[in-house]
Amino acid sequence: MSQGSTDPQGIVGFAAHDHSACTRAALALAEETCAEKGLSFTPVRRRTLEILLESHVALGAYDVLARLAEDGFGSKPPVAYRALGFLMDNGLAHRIERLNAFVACAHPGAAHDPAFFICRKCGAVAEAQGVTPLDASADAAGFAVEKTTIEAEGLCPLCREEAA
Amino acid sequence: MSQGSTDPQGIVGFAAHDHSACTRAALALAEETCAEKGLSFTPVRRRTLEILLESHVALGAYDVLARLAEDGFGSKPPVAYRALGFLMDNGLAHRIERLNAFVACAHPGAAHDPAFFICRKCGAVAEAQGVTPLDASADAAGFAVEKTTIEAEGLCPLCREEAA
DNA sequence: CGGGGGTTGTGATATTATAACATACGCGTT
DNA sequence: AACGCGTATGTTATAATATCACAACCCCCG
Ligand SMILES: [Zn+2]
Ligand SMILES: [Zn+2]
Ligand SMILES: [Zn+2]
Ligand SMILES: [Zn+2]
Repeated sequence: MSQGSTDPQGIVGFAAHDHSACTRAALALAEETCAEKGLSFTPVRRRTLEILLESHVALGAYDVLARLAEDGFGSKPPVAYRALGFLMDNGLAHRIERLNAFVACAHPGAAHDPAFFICRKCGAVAEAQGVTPLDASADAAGFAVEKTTIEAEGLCPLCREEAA
Repeated sequence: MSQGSTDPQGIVGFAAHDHSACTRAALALAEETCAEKGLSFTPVRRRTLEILLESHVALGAYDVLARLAEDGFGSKPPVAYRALGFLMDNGLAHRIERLNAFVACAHPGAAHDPAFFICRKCGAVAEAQGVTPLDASADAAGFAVEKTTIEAEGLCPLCREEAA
């Protein structure tokens, strides 16, 4: 629960930031993580992550696939789904259920139980950490939580301003 | 385990209960709600709700469709999707995003911001109310939440026992 | 050299969802 | 009764999302 008021690195995605640094850091960390775990961070996988990292917007599997195909990789669905699966299995990307779409993880490496804020206007997706609010309810029900999906749709700060 | 805790109107779905009463009540309430709001609770719509109410398990749109077709209603996807859409629009059913499936609402009428517990073994889905944990994070980020999707997957009390 | 595991590629197919249009029905007006 | 109108239902067709099954490849190791 390190969710302070000022979110030092709490919620990424809406705030203005040096995105090329953000991207480079994520790729470096992915590289490192895979090396440590003995996973092969192959060209398709790397390129897939790069594509997701281009913006903090969720992409459909077929969008990713089209981009991969442009770059000379295979053009059939399993190519994209496998790469995305690899990234998700290893905490480098997440699936946004409401959108049937995928985003790069904004807190790779960190322990994960992500929650997402999705702007319905501009499509930006921000990832928050450490929101695990179900425990009380779950305990009361005798339910053993294994995975959570927590997604909020609404308006991001910028789109909110525009609307006003 | 606090399994026996009697959850007055907390979590419905896992606890043993008089399900035929549960079903009748839900149908009666739906009837009433529609009457009040001037909505037509037509045969397909009613039958769709009945089908969802048969168990506290989420059904795919095509499962529902097959059941409707058996009963003499149309057999093409829009028939099911429209009925399900009506029920969702009017707070009588919910979509479970993780499963691309639908359940009858367990707290119809009540103000709604539902959270779901989904048993990965038996498929039971329980609906909890009033879990709105994102507000703090959202405010900090300047995000205006409009809708939330909160779903937890795990083991329900019964399947948990079996596993032990 | 000869496997064997992991990775990539492809064709085929399954599953989920919507668009577009036609028909039917209830209902108030003429 | 006849008409116009809105809502609901039904059908055809197609879109969007996802997985299966199998072949080819590549790299490392024995
Ligand atoms: Zn960035
Ligand atoms: Zn993450
Ligand atoms: Zn926005
Ligand atoms: Zn019940």
